Amino acid sequence: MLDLTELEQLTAFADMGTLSMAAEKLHISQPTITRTMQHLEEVFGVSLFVRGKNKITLNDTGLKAVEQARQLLSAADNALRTVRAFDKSLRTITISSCAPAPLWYVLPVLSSAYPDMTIASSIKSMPAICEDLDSGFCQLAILPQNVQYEHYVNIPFLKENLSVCVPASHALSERSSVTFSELNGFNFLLKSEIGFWDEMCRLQMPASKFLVQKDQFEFEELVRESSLPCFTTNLAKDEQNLLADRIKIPVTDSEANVTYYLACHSQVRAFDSLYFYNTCL
Amino acid sequence: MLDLTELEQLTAFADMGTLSMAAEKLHISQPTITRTMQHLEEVFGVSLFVRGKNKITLNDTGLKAVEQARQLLSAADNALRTVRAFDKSLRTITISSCAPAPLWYVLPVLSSAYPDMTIASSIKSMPAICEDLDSGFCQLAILPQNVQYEHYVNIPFLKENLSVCVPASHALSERSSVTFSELNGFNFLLKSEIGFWDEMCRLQMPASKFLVQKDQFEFEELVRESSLPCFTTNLAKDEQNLLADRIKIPVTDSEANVTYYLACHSQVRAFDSLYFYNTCL
DNA sequence: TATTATTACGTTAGGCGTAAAGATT
DNA sequence: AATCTTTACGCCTAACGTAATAATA
Repeated sequence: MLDLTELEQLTAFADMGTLSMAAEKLHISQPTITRTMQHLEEVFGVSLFVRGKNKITLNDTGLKAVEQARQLLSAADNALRTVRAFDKSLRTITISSCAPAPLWYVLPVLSSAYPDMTIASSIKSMPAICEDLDSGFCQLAILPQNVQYEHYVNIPFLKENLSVCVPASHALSERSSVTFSELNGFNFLLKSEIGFWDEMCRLQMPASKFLVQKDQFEFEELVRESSLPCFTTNLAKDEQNLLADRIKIPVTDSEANVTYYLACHSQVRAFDSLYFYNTCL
Repeated sequence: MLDLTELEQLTAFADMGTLSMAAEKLHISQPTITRTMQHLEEVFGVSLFVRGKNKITLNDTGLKAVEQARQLLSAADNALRTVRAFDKSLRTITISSCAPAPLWYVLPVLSSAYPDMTIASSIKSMPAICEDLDSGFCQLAILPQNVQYEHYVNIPFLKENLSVCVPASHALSERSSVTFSELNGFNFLLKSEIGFWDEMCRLQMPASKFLVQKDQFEFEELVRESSLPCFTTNLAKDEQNLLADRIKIPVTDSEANVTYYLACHSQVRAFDSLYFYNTCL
């Protein structure tokens, strides 16, 4: 039977060129390598080297053996990582969401319901989320529409309604509601990492420019110190009362009033979805 | 680092269901298996079993590990066989021929030129021979026509001329030559394992039937005791003087007078081809 | 009672490193 | 002289089997 540590010594020799350097690389003695190479020839049952008086080289068969050894070592490494990843996946609930707001509700519920599980969440584009569901990378997905997938449970969850926030001095400040087409052309302050909202804004208001702020503090400072309109939703928590001085005007387009859906593998975590449905609402 | 013998014990356990039976299967003691399973969990860094007081079972991760172990073990086995096969291929000259006659000339020359090499020859269909050349399965091919392959040396070798052998009483016995179309409709005795000749006869004489004899003795007996026509060529050696009583009439079709070509990888064994060219002719 | 897993324990084989030898540049 | 491979030698670990333990069906 092949021994992977022996194969590792073989590839080290192939990499280094001499037994001594291979030994040094692997922090073992030269005689050990010599013995291992002899033993490998026994195991393979073929000659792998051409031996000079104080020089040893791989022959053609040896090169073939090195090639096989490399493949086998990488396969072994893969096997190890595969099993570890699988084990971790059993102790991890992974959630892919199209937007941050639903996570604010889902994550606390999940982590208290599964205190010994790792909860991993990330915000992704919708195609990526669908792929995560398909591949099984995530067990739970949050989508802004009812994507009818076979074999997936898909139930409505939260509703999020977009409003634009303008200073009192703004042209639209007297309006009780607006549409995207009326907003199109204005420039807006936008936070980064808002999921599908970013893409939707660019789609619905192609004539507008969006000043995306990655840093929360800088974003808030700009909201305070500029008259540029920004957005909020019914789910946003404005603890700083940042938007106290601004007028909030609901956007009436259907695209601005989304219903989030929880999607998950049928059966497996369907009860979770129902649980959220009851707990969060 | 994973140890393949440990993985083998793991799969044995998965196959057998209990550690004791796995130990029995592998001819080792139960404590060894117990220790190995514990060690495997250390190496993988994950739990692989659910343990009762006197019962142990694979958990989900364990099943995954078994799956990986099986793949790895078979990969290791493949690696071993690949290297051995490669080594053997270095000590073997493999020849694929479309007909037996050229081999009678090539094989003795080859084995005396390479006394320490194994000479392996087989008679195959032409597509199979071309595939053997492409895949490198054979180093030397003998084809009945000049197949122009890139990167292959291809030189003319022997000529073989077909004659039909009929008893003196036969309708054609006075002819000095015949064509396939004249022979078409007669039934013939044929030896098996004559390579492309078999297929060619059926192609050129579709109205004929061929009584193919696998056994040499039975074939000879039928030639002697029947008046059915058979075939011979200029290369055939009739040591028994089997055909002494028969009239040999050359077949004039170009398909019945073939030139064999030696094909091989350019450079590698081109000199062999030239050697045959000079030695055999 | 028979079977199974695990722990304890003693033995031994084999693997490793040090040292030395032989050989090449 | 320096480098490299291989052999010789001695130590010591670590792997194995036997025996014992505990628990189950």
